Amino acid sequence: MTQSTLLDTKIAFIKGFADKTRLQILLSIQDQEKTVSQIVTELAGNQSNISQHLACLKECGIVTSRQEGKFTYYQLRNELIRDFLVKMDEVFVMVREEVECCPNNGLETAKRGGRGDE
Amino acid sequence: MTQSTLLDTKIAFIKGFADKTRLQILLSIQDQEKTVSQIVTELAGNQSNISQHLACLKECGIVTSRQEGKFTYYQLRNELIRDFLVKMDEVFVMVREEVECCPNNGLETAKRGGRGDE
DNA sequence: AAAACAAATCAGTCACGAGTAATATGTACT
DNA sequence: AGTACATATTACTCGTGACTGATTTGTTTT
Repeated sequence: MTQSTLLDTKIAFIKGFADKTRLQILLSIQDQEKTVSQIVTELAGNQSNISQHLACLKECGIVTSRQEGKFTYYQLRNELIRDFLVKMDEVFVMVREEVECCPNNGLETAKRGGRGDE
Repeated sequence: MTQSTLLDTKIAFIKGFADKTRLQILLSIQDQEKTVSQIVTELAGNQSNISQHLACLKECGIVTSRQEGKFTYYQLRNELIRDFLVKMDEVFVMVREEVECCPNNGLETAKRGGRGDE
């Protein structure tokens, strides 16, 4: 199936969001475009490292860049990405609440000893 | 500072979706709960492997499970997760379209002069 | 009880991806 | 031209996570 390749691409896309440094970058540029050095300073990170992550985010289609003078500005690709980040946050928070609230529901069934229902 | 731990948890959550096997599992149980062996058969996968991925998905709070006799049924935790999967797909498809449509916008700025492949 | 099946866990291998330092490319300014 | 700065790229190390086979736990049935 050509589906397989499409799935791979989709995974690559999702993986773009699934790294701490990359997510920090995305949060950093969520509201306004920034230069690489701005991001590096803000995250107190390694220039090479940030640059590579930005390249990754660009490949994934999550961000775009434009050059102005000797600076390169990175920004979220579009509103969809911004919405998605928000949605991701919402889902995470609510799931987290639910998990914390009822730890026996689902989470603990796997562990030995503590049994839940039935 | 506690933010840091929260961010880690969030990353763990997102990583739940960022693996081919796990995403296939999620697609498989998107509409109805299934047993481990059903999923193993459907994905033509390894029982141990699938089982570990299911444990991972459960830890992330993405799925829940219930036991019935000697079977364990897995399902998406709630509608939020289902919505999120749909949203994820939408965003992916539209971003992909945009990238394919205007390859010069963003993606290729990094490359020198010529086109990449694909 | 033992056998049969479902699922989880353990122990090990292996590849990939994140991080770092050094270097290269590119752009502006004098 | 040459210098200074911004960013990209290379080469490398290292930990993590995905996969596999074997074993264990748990459930049902005879």
